[in-house]
Amino acid sequence: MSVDERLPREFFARPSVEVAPELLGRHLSYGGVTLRLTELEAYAGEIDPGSHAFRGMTPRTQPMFGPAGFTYVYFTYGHHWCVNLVAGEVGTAAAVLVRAGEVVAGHDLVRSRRGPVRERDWARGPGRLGQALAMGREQTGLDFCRPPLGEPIDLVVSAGEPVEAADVRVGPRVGVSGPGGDGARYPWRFWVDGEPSVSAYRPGVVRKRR
DNA sequence: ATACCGATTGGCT
DNA sequence: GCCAATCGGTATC
Repeated sequence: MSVDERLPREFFARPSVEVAPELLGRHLSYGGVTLRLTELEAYAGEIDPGSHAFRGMTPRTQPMFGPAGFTYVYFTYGHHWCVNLVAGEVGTAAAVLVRAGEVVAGHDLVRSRRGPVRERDWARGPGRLGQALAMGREQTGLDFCRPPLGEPIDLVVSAGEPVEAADVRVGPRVGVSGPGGDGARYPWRFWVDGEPSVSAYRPGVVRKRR
């Protein structure tokens, strides 16, 4: 497989927990910017209290139940757009949250969007990453597995350089606890050891079941 | 119709 | 380390 070959839909049509770690080191390109992915988190449906889809399908979470290979972009805390890559089979809620990356192309674009912050902070955290890529509401439902259309706005996830297993780190997801704190028990956060672009860990807040 | 909350970030102590 | 900002989604009445 050549380095820039697009990952096929079959790659994503598996449980998000399998897909997420294998995305480390891969390239995500959109609108003239390319990131080397350094941090991802897996989210699932019914069994995962930390998932938006835990309580079933809603208009917002519908993409998570759909076919793999499409984006699910959500808005949070009144400010931030976070990018997910939908995984799994149709009818199952599964997605991979893209939490951080290293900019490998499109430096000028990202610099203009992120302002005077250190380069390692350009896409360090899901909100910053969304800003670096200029992705928002309009970018939900993009098909990143279809044949390339040749448009510069096309979203591509390509092979890049998969990370050695010894360099993959695993731990609890950031800011997630879910009802009773159960969301934190899943070690579904994956990152590249020693990468400065990986976001800081913050524990989730325990919530009561409603 | 209304109230509550968040898969975060940046600024201040 | 702590906390306000800010608003769409979701649940509840």
